[in-house]
Amino acid sequence: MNIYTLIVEQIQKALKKLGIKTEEVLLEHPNELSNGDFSTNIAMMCAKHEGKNPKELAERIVEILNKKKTDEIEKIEVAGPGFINFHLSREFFTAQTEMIINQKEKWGKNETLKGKKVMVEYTDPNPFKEMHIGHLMANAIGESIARLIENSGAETIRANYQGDVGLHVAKAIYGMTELKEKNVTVKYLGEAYAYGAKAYENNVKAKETIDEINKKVYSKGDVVVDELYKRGREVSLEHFEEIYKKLGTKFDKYYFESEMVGVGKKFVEENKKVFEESDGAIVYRGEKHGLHTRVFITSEGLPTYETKDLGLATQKFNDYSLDLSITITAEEQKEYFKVMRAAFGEVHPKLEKKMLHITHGMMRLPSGKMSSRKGDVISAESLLAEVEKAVEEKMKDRDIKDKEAVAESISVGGLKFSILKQATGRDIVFDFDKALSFEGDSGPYLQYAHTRSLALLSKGGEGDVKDAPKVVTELERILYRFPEIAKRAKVEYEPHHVTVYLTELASAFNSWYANVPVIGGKNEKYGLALTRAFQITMQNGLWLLGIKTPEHM
RNA sequence: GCCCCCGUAGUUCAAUGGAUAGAAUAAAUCUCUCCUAAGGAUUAGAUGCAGGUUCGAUUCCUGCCGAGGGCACCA
Repeated sequence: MNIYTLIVEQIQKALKKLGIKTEEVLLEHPNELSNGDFSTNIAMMCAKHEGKNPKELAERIVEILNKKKTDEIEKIEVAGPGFINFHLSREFFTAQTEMIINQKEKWGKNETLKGKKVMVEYTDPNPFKEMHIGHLMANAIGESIARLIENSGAETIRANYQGDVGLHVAKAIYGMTELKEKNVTVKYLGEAYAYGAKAYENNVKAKETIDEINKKVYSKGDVVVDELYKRGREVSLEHFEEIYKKLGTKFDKYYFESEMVGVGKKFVEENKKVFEESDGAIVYRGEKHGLHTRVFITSEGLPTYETKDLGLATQKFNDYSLDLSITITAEEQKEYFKVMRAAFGEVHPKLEKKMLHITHGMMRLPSGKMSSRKGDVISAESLLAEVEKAVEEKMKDRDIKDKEAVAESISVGGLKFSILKQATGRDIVFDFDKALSFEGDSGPYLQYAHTRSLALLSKGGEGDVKDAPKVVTELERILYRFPEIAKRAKVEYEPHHVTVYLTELASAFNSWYANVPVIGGKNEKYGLALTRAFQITMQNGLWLLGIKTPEHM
């Protein structure tokens, strides 16, 4: 039995003895460690109905609890307006340290999703266009959520839905026909897209041509367009693979918009009663669900994103018997998704309940929103390169193995940390200087603490828990909370709980490290065991964030 | 106009209805003959406004102010 349920049970028994009807007993960790390791407000909750003074009631509960106090609990006391605080004992923490060391990579895992099949779709870049930092954000969040789910025992399928048809493709192909470059590179595709996008806005004739190309991409009847399309798509996708590799994501399933056209159209055609015709287009009236109307098939007969997404939803559930299908996109798609989902739900009400849309905020610059029109959209590649350059600069005087690989781990980790340190839904103000400084709360801060622990272990060897000192350290009082943090982050789909926790943990380790000598210290053996427990927790925690742990830095 | 999201130190972010609202950064001051100073220690600094619910509100409700996103053939 874990410590949480043990304490709750004891409290419930005490309440019963006092003849108080037990409501749900909840424990929390006091913000202030001096207030103990667990705390309950049950006396304050019950005092109301019982017509008693909360503090006196708390004292009576504590009196009973003290009679049957177990080894895990050091002391129980009443504090503040009527909190009951539990301080855990040396025995408890020593046992935890030992358990962490024994569990190794299993430490922090749970089985709350055992036997479930969950798909997480994220990143979703568009071939023919550059991946920008918005995609980086979706990737970091999606990868971490996928890992949190995997950590809970579910079979996790990482999916990526890439927009290989649509107006942006037509614009790029138009650019290619005008620029006529033989050697198709990513850079060239970017230029071609920019050329086409500009022409689409400024030149009526070009706009007509591009709209024509758009239709040809769908119908696949034009040899020239098909050839350019095939080549451009291939180059784009290869380039994306390089970025995924760098970021540490391995997708299990790729979906493409072009493949969803047929499935989506079929959905609309077979469920005509769900939709209606309006001004030559086929629309769905979201108003019946408090939403808004959206076009699914244009008056030109082309399926919109909405229809393709219906196809995607259908396809996902056909391909896998999913218990949960998560889609991660930017916030701007939130309202749209509700409408698409409502339409899907009219046909598949049960499947619709298994869909979950998680939105992340926008990446902003301190100067304001990024826009492609102003040309201040930062590409994923250039950002990664820039951060890596800064890391290498910082490392230039250091003599370590695999410098390049380490620099990559640090830069990617730093970037991911800055995305995952705050709640998912919120915008991120991306400040280059701050992102590159890597001081204080940052990816390298965590990685650095981890490499220090590894260095200690390689020097001092493995320790032993038998040697534990009387005094419990702050580090120990934070360490054992890791599994509940991982669980909470999974339940809330919020990786930032892990980030915040690890920062606190690293801070406790660094502080301990700076103030007590481990090797040659009074309790060297236990110190080394504790160092190992920290190392395991930090490694497993960083894994949940998709951040690598270099051995040296 | 309607619908969603948000408003916390100078700045960037935390806080399952709880205790003295935490960090980081910028500022000031210490700290490497001692296990990696990308570190550690100390000091100063915040809940947009007005009500309500509650023993207790940054958190829930209402109104106002401010910022962002969405609202028909783009994705």
